[in-house]
Amino acid sequence: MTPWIPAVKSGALLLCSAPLWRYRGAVSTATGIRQRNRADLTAAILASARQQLADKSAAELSLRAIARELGMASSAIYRYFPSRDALLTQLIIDAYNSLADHVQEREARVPRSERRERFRVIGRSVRSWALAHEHEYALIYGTPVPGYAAPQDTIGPASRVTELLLRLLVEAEAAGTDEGLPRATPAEREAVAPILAVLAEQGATMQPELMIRGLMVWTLMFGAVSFELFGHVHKVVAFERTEVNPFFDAELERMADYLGIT
Amino acid sequence: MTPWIPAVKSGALLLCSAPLWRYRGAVSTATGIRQRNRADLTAAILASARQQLADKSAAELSLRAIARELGMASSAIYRYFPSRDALLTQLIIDAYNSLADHVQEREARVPRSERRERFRVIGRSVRSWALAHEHEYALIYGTPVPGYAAPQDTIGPASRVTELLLRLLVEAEAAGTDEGLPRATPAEREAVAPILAVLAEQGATMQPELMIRGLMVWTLMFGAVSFELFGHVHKVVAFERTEVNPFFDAELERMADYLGIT
DNA sequence: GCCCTTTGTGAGCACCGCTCTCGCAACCAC
DNA sequence: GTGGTTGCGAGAGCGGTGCTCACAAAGGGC
Repeated sequence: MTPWIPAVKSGALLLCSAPLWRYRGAVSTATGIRQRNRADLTAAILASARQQLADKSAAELSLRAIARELGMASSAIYRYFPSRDALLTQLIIDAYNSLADHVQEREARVPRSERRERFRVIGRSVRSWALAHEHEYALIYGTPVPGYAAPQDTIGPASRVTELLLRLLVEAEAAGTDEGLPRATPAEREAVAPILAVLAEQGATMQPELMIRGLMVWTLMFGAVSFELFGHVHKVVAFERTEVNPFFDAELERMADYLGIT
Repeated sequence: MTPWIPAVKSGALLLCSAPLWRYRGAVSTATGIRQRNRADLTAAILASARQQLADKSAAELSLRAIARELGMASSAIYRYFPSRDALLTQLIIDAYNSLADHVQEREARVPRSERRERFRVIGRSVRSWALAHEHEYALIYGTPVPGYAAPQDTIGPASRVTELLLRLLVEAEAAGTDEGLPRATPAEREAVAPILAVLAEQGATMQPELMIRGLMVWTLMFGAVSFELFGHVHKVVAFERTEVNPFFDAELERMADYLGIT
């Protein structure tokens, strides 16, 4: 199970201050052996589920198959997760955290001052994680699970990568000598008001035009990965699903240019 | 059922020359009443399925529910579609065509010379269709259905909107006085070689840099719609899922600028 | 009218998520 | 230690799913 890395939490930029809640099954006051067994089995269930996701899609993930693999009755799973959706929710949270850990760890290795390289690394890390965890990526960036709205608990982990990008963008603006950005119209400034308000709460500011561009780049980054993974660029672009994708790299360079990241 | 509009087929730009195959159930030599009944029932099944998609997701779509609504045995459906996946495939093809019809019809109403408005209309039409057919959009631009690769038959209808964009881009380049585009690197030119080759087969050319930008805009356009529909911009941008989305419009303007569409 | 093809039926298989009861084991208070 | 409480696993069972198959009825060419 991927642990939450609190590094981000201490940063100045926090899009979401939701508690770092983890699902623990029914509320339990158990102690000692029982508590340990409970934690172990919960982890084992999640591990088995994640293993199933390696070659099956989320839709095919089966509680009964997990129970079979763990040698327990299917009904026993319900002592740990009240429903299949709850298990899926935890898998979603873990996937967001796994992605964020992966990206964060790689980005942290780049010197702070090399902002353009940090941007490249973020983009490539997102893509490489997605390729290595296809179904987990689909779980979080594909079609939302049937009738269920993403619980509050997912939005914290979900915004970790976004925060990384946002922080980089704030730094780039602060360091940038490029003041040539056009001014956004009043309607456009109003459209990005919510996110700018969140930023302001953290004591940061950004010119609306740059925020609009940042959101576009954020969207494009994940859109490009999704298009590649979901097969929409088949026969359009070379090097699909390869370790290095020159087209994706080409997109990253242009995104960095568009944001004025030097 | 949405008929295929042959207008695109006669155009110079055709990304895909796949036959306009439609699923017709088991191969049938029936004539007269039987043939008519067969066509009617096939259409009724698809209509019922599409109706189910109005408030259920593709994962929840049930053959038995369709059979119930049509007052027939569930096993009878298999006389028309060999499997649930086959039905889904036809729904995917129909969805692509429905989207393309919608976009194409609206774009056609704009004078040819007003290229920037044509671009805006294409983008807004994609978004409005997606909002009105949420689950059908998820069917084609969300997570691919479990273990199945999109059949050849889907890629023709799938590329219709892309062709619209591509044609617009070719026209814009031909009319453009803006020669300020930087030159793509050799690696980048190689990355977009496949799509440029397809273009060349149709007797058209485009500078690689513009093609790269075109693919980026294409990706961003659908990425933005997906992000909005799948709930990733919650609390980030105002006017989510409203008839008019000023932020999406802002993105469209910047995309048009980026492509040099005037 | 004959015969072959096409079509609908209903039973049935193997799976699914989920509920409920029941018995056992672990824990806590005394 | 003893007894009561709580947590937990097993198993049966419910209603649902996609899909198969043998069989009967209807359609259409000859």
